[in-house]
Amino acid sequence: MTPKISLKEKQREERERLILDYAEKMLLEKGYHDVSMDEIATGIGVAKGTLYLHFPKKEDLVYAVVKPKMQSFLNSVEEAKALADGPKEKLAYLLQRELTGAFFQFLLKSGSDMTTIFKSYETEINEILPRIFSGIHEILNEGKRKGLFDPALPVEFMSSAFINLFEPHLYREMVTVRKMPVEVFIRYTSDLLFRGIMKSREMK
Amino acid sequence: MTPKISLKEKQREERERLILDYAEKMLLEKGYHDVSMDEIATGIGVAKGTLYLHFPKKEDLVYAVVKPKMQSFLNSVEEAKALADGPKEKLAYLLQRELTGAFFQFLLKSGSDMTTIFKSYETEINEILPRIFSGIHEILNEGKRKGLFDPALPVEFMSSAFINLFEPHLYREMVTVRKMPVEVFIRYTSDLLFRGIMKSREMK
Amino acid sequence: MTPKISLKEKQREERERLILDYAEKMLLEKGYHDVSMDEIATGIGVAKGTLYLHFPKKEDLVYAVVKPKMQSFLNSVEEAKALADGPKEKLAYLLQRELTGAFFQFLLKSGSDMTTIFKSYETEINEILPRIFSGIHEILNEGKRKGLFDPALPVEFMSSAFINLFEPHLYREMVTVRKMPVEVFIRYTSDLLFRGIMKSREMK
Amino acid sequence: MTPKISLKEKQREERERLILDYAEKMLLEKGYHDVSMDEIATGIGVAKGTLYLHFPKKEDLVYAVVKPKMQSFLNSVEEAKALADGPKEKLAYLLQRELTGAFFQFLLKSGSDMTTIFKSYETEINEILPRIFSGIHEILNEGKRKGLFDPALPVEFMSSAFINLFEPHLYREMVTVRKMPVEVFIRYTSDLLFRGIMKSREMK
DNA sequence: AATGAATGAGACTTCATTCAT
DNA sequence: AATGAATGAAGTCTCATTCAT
Repeated sequence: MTPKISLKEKQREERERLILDYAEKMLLEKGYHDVSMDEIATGIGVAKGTLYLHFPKKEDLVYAVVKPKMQSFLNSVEEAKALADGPKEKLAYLLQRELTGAFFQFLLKSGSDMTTIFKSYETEINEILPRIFSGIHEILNEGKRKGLFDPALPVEFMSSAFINLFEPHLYREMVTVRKMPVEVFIRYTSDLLFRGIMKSREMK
Repeated sequence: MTPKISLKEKQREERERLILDYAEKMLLEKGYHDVSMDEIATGIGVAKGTLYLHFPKKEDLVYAVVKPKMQSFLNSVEEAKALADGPKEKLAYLLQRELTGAFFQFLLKSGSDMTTIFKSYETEINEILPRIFSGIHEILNEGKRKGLFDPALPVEFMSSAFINLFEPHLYREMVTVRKMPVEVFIRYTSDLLFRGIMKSREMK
Repeated sequence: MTPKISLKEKQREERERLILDYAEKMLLEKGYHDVSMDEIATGIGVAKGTLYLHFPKKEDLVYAVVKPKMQSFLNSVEEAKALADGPKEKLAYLLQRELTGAFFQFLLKSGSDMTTIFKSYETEINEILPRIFSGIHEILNEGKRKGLFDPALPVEFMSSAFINLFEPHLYREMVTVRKMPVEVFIRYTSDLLFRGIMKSREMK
Repeated sequence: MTPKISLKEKQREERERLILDYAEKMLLEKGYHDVSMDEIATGIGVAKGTLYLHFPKKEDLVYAVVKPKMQSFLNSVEEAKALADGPKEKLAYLLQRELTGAFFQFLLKSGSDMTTIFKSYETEINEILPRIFSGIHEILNEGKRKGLFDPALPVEFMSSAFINLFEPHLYREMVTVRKMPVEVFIRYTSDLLFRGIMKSREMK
C-alpha cells in the first residue's frame, strides 16, 4: 500500500506547496498583519479549515514560508565559505545566490523583529540566525586579514550593511518594474557593496 | 490673560509630546500593528480617551509621529542641495543630519507602503516623498556629471541604496548597544556609501 | 441683597434658556441619540462642564426640554375641557393651541418610548400622560354622548389618532417648506380629524 | 449533491431569519440606537461574530429588516393602483394589506430620517420612497378628479396623514393588548381616514 | 480530509460624565 | 461659576481559531 499512501502524501504536499506559495506571494505584497487566513484560503480555493489541517497556527504557516529561505541562506553561506576563491568572490557568490530570495525582504516587510511574530520559534531562530551572521563574519574577517576589506569597519557593521542589500523595494523597482536584467542588478548591487557609489578607477 | 492661555497650551503640548514620544518608541519597537492605542495610553498613564483628544484616529497619531521626520528629511535634502560643496559632501551632510532620525526606520519597521497605513494622508505623502527623491536624484546626477559617481548606476538604484543606510537595526546595534560614537558611525556609513567595504587606497 | 441675587439668578435663567432652546432645536433636528452634549455646548459657546452645572445628566437636560411641552399640553387639555363650547370645538382648540408645539414631535423623533430615555422621570411621566389622555377621553366621551362622535370607535383609538396628528414631518413639509399659513394647516388638520379625507357635504 | 448544498443554504436562511426576526422585534421595541449588536446576538443565543457573517455592518442588518417592508409597501401601492375599484377602495386595500407591517412604524421608532441611519442605502431609498408616495398621490388625485376626496387638501397632506395611520402604538394597544380583532381595527382605521371621528350620516 | 459556520478575544472609537484648575 | 482635559464604559467590527458535519 505504500504507493497509495505516497500518492496521498504527494497530494498533501502539492496542496501544501500551493498554500505556501500563495502565502508567500501575499505576505511579500502586504506584510504579515495585512494578510488574513481567510484571504489565503479564498485565494487558493480551499476552505479556511484546510489551512489549519496543514498549519495549526498562522504563525506556523508563515514560519513555514520563512524557514526554508533562512535555511537556504544559511546553506549559501556555508557554500560560500567552502569556496576556493577569495572573500570578495564569496560574498559575490552569496549575493548572486540569494539576492532574489524573499527571506529578508519578508522580514523587513513584516516590520517586526522576527521573534515578535515567531514567538514559538525563538529557539530555532536563535540557532540559525547567529550561524548565518558568524559565517558572514568569518568571510569578512578573512577579507580583513588579507588586506582586502577595510579593517576599521567592524564586521557587524559590514554584515548588517550587506544584509540590507537584500531589501526588496529596490529589487522590485529595478527588476520587476524597470525590467533590468537580474544579472545586471546583481552586478550593480555587488559593485555597490565593494566600492560604493564612487566612480571606480581600478576595478570592474 | 494670555499667559494663562499659553500655560494651558503649553501643558497641552507637553502632553502631546509625551504621547508622541512614547508612541514613536513603541512603533519603532513593535511596528504599527503590534502597538495598540490601549498600550500607548497605559504606557504613559492616561486613559484611552485622552489619546483621542489629541488625535482623532490611530492613523492620525502615527502620522503625527512620522510627518515631522519626513519633513525634516525633506528640509535636509533642500539644505544639502543648497550647499556650496560638491555632491559627495552634500550626501555626507544628509547622512550626518538624518542618520539618527527614525523616519525611514519607522517605515521599514511598519512593513507596509506608507499609503497602506496612511490612507487619509496619501495626497500629502505623494507630495513630499517625490520631492525627497528628486532632490537626492539631482545631487546624484550632479555627481555623475562631474565624473564623481558611477555613471552606470541608475540614480534610482543609488538613492534606494542610500535610503537603506538609514535602516535602524545597525544604528541601534552599533551606537546604542556597542556605544560606538555617533560621529564614528556616521563616518563608517558615509565611507560605506562612497567606497563600499573595500580597503580604500586613495581616500579617507 | 435680593436684587444682586436675582440678577445672578436672572443670568442663570437666561443661560438656561439658551441651553434649552438650542437643545430643543438640535433634538428636533437629529433626535436624542444623534445630539451630543459636546455639540450642544459648542453650539451655544459654553464649555461642556457648564451644561452639567445646569443639568446633572443628559436625561435631565432633555427632560427639561420636554416637560414644559408636556405640561403645556396638559394645560391646554384642561382649558379645552373648561370651554363652554361643544366637544368638537374643544378638540379644535387643542389642535390650534398645540399643533405647533414640538413635544410629541420630539418624542416621535426620539423613537423610543419616553420611559426608555427618561428612566428617572418615569413616575412623573406616568402622572402627567394619563391625565392628558383621560382629559382627551372625557371630551371624546362627551362627544359620543351628544351623538357627535362615532360611538363605535373606542376613545383610545380616537385619542391615539388625534395625537398622531401632531407628528412633525407633515408640519415641517407644509408650513416650513411649502409656506402654507399656519391657520390653513390647522384648519386642514382639524378637517381631517373631523371628516377624514372625503369631500364634505354638510360641514366645513 | 445539490440537496446537501440546499440543506446548508436552508440552515443559513433559517439562521438569517432568526436574526432578522429578533432584530425586528428589538428595533421596534427600542429603536436603532438602543439595540446593540451584542444584545441581538445574545438574545438569539449566538456569538457577536455570527451576526457579522450574515450582515457586514449593523446598518446592513437593520436595512435587511426594513427593506422588505418598504418593498412590500411599494408592491401593495402598485397593486392598489391596478385595482378596478375606485380610489377609496384602493386606499382601503392598502390599509388592509399593510396596516400590520412594521415598516413605517420602525421608521418612526427610529426617530431619524432614514438616510441618517442608512447612509449607504441612500440611493436605493431615494428610488423606492418617491415611488411609494407618487403612487399614493395618483390614487388621491384620481379621487379628487372623481369628486370623492376634498380638493382643497393637498395630496401631500393627505398622503402624510395616511402614512401616519400606520403608526404602531395604536395597533399594539388595540390589537395586541386589547385583543381587538384585526379586521375591526382595519375598519376603524379606514373609517377614520375617510370620515374622521364624526358620527357618520351617510356612509358605513 | 475538507468544509465553512461559529466563536470570542481584542482592537478602534465615541461620548456622557467627572474633576482639577 | 466656568472651563475643558481626562476618564472609562460601552459599542462596532475583525479575524485567528475551533468544531460539527
